[in-house]
Amino acid sequence: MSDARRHTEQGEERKQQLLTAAEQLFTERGYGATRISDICAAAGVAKGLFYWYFPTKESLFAELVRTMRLALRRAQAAAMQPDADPVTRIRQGAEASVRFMAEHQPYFALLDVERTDDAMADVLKEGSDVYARDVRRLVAEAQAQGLVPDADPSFYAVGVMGAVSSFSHAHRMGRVQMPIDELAQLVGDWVTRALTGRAPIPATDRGAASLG
Amino acid sequence: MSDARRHTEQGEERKQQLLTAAEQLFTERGYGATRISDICAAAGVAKGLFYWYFPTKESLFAELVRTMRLALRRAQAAAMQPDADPVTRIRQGAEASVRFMAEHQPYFALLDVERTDDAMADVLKEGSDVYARDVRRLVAEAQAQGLVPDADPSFYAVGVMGAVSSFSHAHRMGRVQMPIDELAQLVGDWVTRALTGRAPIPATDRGAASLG
Amino acid sequence: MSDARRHTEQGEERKQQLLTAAEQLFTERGYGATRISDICAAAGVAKGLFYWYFPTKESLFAELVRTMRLALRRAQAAAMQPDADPVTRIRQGAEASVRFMAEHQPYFALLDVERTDDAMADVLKEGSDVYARDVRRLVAEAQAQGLVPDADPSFYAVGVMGAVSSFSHAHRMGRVQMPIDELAQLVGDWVTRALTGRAPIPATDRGAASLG
Amino acid sequence: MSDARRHTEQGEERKQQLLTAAEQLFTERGYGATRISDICAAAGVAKGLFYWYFPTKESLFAELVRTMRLALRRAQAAAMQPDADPVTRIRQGAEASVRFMAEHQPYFALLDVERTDDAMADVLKEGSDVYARDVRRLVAEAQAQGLVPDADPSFYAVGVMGAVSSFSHAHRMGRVQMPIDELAQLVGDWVTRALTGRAPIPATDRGAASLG
DNA sequence: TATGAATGAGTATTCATTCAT
DNA sequence: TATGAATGAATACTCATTCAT
Repeated sequence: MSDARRHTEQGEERKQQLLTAAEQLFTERGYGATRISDICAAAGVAKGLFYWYFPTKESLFAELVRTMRLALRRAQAAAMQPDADPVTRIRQGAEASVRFMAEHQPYFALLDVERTDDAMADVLKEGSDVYARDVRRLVAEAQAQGLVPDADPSFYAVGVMGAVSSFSHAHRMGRVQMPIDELAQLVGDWVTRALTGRAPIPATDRGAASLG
Repeated sequence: MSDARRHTEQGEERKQQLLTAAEQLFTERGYGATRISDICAAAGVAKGLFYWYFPTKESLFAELVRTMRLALRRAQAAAMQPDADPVTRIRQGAEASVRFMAEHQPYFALLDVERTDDAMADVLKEGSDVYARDVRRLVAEAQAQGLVPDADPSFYAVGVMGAVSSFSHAHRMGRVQMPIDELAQLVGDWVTRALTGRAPIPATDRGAASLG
Repeated sequence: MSDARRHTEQGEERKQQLLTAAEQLFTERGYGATRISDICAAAGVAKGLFYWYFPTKESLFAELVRTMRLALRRAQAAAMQPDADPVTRIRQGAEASVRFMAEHQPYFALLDVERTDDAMADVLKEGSDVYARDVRRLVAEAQAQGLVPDADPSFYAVGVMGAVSSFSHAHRMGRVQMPIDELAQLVGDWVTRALTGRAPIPATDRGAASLG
Repeated sequence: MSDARRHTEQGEERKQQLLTAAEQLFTERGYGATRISDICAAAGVAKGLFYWYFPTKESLFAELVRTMRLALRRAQAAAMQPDADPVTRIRQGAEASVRFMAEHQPYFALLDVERTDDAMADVLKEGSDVYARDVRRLVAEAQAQGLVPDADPSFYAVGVMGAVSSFSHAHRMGRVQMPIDELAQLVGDWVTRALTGRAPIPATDRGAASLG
């Protein structure tokens, strides 16, 4: 970011305060219904200061989204064991995603934003592509090994990601209520079955096996 | 609806013109970005007339949503054979939903609306409940027959509905590209496998069996 | 103007009210210092109505300027006798301009606006060109008759127009104080001498001559 | 100026940097459209520093204007030969002004500023008065000698100064294009003719005569 | 029914200026 | 001197909704 302002330590702190306040308010009231003045009031600073740290309201939103996405990618990457079979890796990624989304509910609630704005839509789209590509690649690998039916790998990638976000969203909304560990495992099972048509190996065994 | 205004024949036509124009514009630009004056301009009437037919902008939106939902329910109901086993019925409902959503893409694109607005959220939620209840009931039935793993039926209902909408959305966005019949069948397979952990019976056999 | 709104008679009246109020306020406080809300308040209408009649603040200004310019052109054209010699015609145009500007001081005070804005600058420039061309042509004609020294006609055109606006501006500002008739004649004399290097024929004689 | 801050050598340098940057930007974008932060950025200093050197934005502008005006006065004074006749002296002053303005175009472009602001108007007016007084005095002298028609000397002073600035402005804008020497002489001729109604003595002869 | 006019609350953004360090 | 941070007043423009005719 060549045009990013350099901030002092104190400045970075203020910026964080604004981001935190914004996240909170966006979550509670939604993006559109949150005024910049609200954010500043919540952060305890004057309205003008907002523009010292962010050029526009949208840019703050984008920063929030990018931060979160990066963390999600890290969580997914950390969960996927390099030497596991592709279906297992997909499962691991899916479970990690569900866990991450649950832990960061407020962040993800953010994304239920009207996609009208082109700039906004771009921000929201840009990041999912990396994960989508990974999943597609793993699906193809699994198909080569006869683990997943032959069909457009994109289809299965959409299925996996759609499942993760549907379940997470439902959990967030209270439509399914259960401990997060249970949810993650159920989603993992769901995805595995949907991909392979076979009941997955029970989690305990899996754990033992993959560590052995 | 007792409070619904009675309109002359010409009036109903005007109303339809407004609905059609709105559907088009909402789809193209989103709900928030479509002004009432745009709708009226597109329909070729003066702005004031809008309020003769709809009390608010939201109410027009609600009417659009309800109309569509009713039709979807009908399509689902028509597709689910009363005497089929519960998993098959779920599958039939899912396939019908995918088909319906594909045929009425614009309607469904509408639903990608900021969910923040409470009134809006209500409109959007109210309708999915009927189908959700049905699916939940069918899941429970299937679980009783040992076809689906034991877990909160709500979880599976969410899974089914999430799959339908994820795939439909991806199809709408061009992220999966295939003939609608193929898509519907793949989704049916996906849902069946996810629920039962078993590869579904090939479509041709199914067709023969269920008709026989 | 294809995109011009059609207004009812009452609408046109309102528009005029806004224009009048704006002219008044622009004159008193300047363009930049006049808020749209001031204009509306002065016209006794709600702020939003402004935008029913004008797309922007600038556009109202442009309309004001164009109106005035058209009138000035008419005054100039009416004053220049077709069969008079070129220098006389220039003089007649200059005198008419001075008179017109004096009568419409408020209008012309408007033009002392910061030229920063490109759009604004265009509006201000576009109109003077017609008159400039006319004057240039008359100068060339006069040069052909040996009445004006040989040099770039543009130079003399600038001189004439500059004189008119300098004297008018000074008069407006109170730096020269005299009856408008006297001012107009003095300017006419000034311009004539500057062009020809000859003392002009006294006004009374001129009148008689040109009519005879 | 008793209230002028004393600056170190480095301080004076900084101040000059700011003045130079401001002059440049004012010329390019106009006074209103130039932000203090722009000036500081162009000068490569932090925004806060501006106020170490200037109490307000306006004061910087005033300083710029005064500097220029002083130099102009000097140029005019140097050009006007004490023993020449009044019309010649006016002519000499006018020619010197044209030359000076051409050499310092950016400075003078500055003056096309919205005159609305009272404080600004004062700054702009205050200085022209000295020259105006001088010209007025010379005109009166010339009238006493029968060289210039009898009329309010202020009128002729306005005429002279208006001519200088109109031609300079037109030259700046590219509306008259010629070498500066030629322009200066033409303006001198124009003014002389306008004042006296007589073709001026050719320049070469004049030069010889006045020096003799 | 239908129109054009009218309303007015609501909000992102700018920028000169001040301040703490 | 010099910096980055902080302030807050000021304002054009939008748009759902209402109204007179």
